[in-house]
Amino acid sequence: MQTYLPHENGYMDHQIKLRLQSVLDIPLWRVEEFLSICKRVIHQKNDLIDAGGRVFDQLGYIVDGAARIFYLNDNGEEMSYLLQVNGDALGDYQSYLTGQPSQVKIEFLLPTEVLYFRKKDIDRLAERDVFWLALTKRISDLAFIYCKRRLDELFFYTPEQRYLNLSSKSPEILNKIPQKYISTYLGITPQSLSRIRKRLAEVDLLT
Amino acid sequence: MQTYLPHENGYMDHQIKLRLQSVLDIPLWRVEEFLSICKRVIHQKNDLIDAGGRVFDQLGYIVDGAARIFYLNDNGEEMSYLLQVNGDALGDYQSYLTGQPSQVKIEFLLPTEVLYFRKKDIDRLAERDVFWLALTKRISDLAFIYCKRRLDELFFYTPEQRYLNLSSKSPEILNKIPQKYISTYLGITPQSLSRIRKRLAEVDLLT
DNA sequence: CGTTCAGTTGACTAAGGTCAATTCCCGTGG
DNA sequence: CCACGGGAATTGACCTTAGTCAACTGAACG
Repeated sequence: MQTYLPHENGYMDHQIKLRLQSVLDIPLWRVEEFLSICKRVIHQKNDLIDAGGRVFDQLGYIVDGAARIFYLNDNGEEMSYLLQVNGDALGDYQSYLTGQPSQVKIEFLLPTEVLYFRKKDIDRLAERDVFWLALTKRISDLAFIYCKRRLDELFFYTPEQRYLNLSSKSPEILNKIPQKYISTYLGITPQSLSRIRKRLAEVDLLT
Repeated sequence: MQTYLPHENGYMDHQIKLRLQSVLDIPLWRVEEFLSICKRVIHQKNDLIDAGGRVFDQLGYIVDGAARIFYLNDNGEEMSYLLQVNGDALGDYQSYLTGQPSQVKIEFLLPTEVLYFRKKDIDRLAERDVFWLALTKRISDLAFIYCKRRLDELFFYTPEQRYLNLSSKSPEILNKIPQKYISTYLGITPQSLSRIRKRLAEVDLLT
């Protein structure tokens, strides 16, 4: 259940262009050029994208909404790898880069508007104009930094501290996304998250 | 205690050039150009590099040897973030990219030969020739993929499984690097690693 | 030989996992 | 408007595993 909106249809308001300008750090006329390779999609709540072993050859940008990117572990359980909200990316950048098959699944947790572009399209732009090559490098830079931040979180902090960090840095995620998904994102079970919240609430009472 | 070797001194043998050609995936004459911005350093065992809050504006490539990249956690304990051996990279790519201060420390665990290049030098190359811009993108791609692999390891596997994965995928690390560093790399204490090894040995006996 | 430090082991604690029961919340249909 | 159903969240009881602190072993080196 998806609604496709051509980018030229007048719904693409100035706000979005300004946000892309800021996110990508490029001039407005370059944003127009970028949008020419983008497809705008409205996903309904509970929509599911399942890469199912195919190459994930496009990237998405969440204009508005929320989604979780998850995998099934060896035990068949869903592991929420990423919880993405407004301004975040969608996709499997490893598969995108390497052309290897992806097992990723994406579930939309709210009605969500996404801008997608395909690797081949931006690569074609990059071949013709260094500007776009530089942008693809910037995308890789951002992907690395985002990944490293998540790695640091898992490496240096306990589950409890990770929950506190998430609370303070991403209240939007706590508001939009059910606890059962937040728990596996933090690397724990829903029960453990519930107990951590209880512990923290008790400590709160004492202060 | 470091020994600096100019790259033109004849010690830079053909082997290294061939390896760089393969690692960077560039033609041999480009390797020559690349080497013109590289500095070759021999670190002694136990040498320490401490970024100490300065920007880490260079990247290293380990020709031969071993090093660990570590941080001090909030508790003042050393956390081995990366264990690097032949063919691996050295540095703090986040600091390199963003220009933000780095708290990273690097300890050499063996006499280690490293090729370094500075960000400003490769950026200058990249400004003049798209070829080198594409290479800097490739470096970011590789940094991302490397980071994601480590993240997956921490996210999906238990400490015991992580140890088994390391054993099978990187026996070189097990051979070169003391257990006390391997343990914090795996996200556990030296005692726990010792017990995991004991458990595994007992299981081995039964089979 | 001692010294030193890595590695191991023991005893105990803390925290998350597991399985099952219960409660809470919310939307739907009677 | 209320009762019911179903999934989310919580809680309880118990287990497993890692952390902690301290003691001990063993190998390397002078």
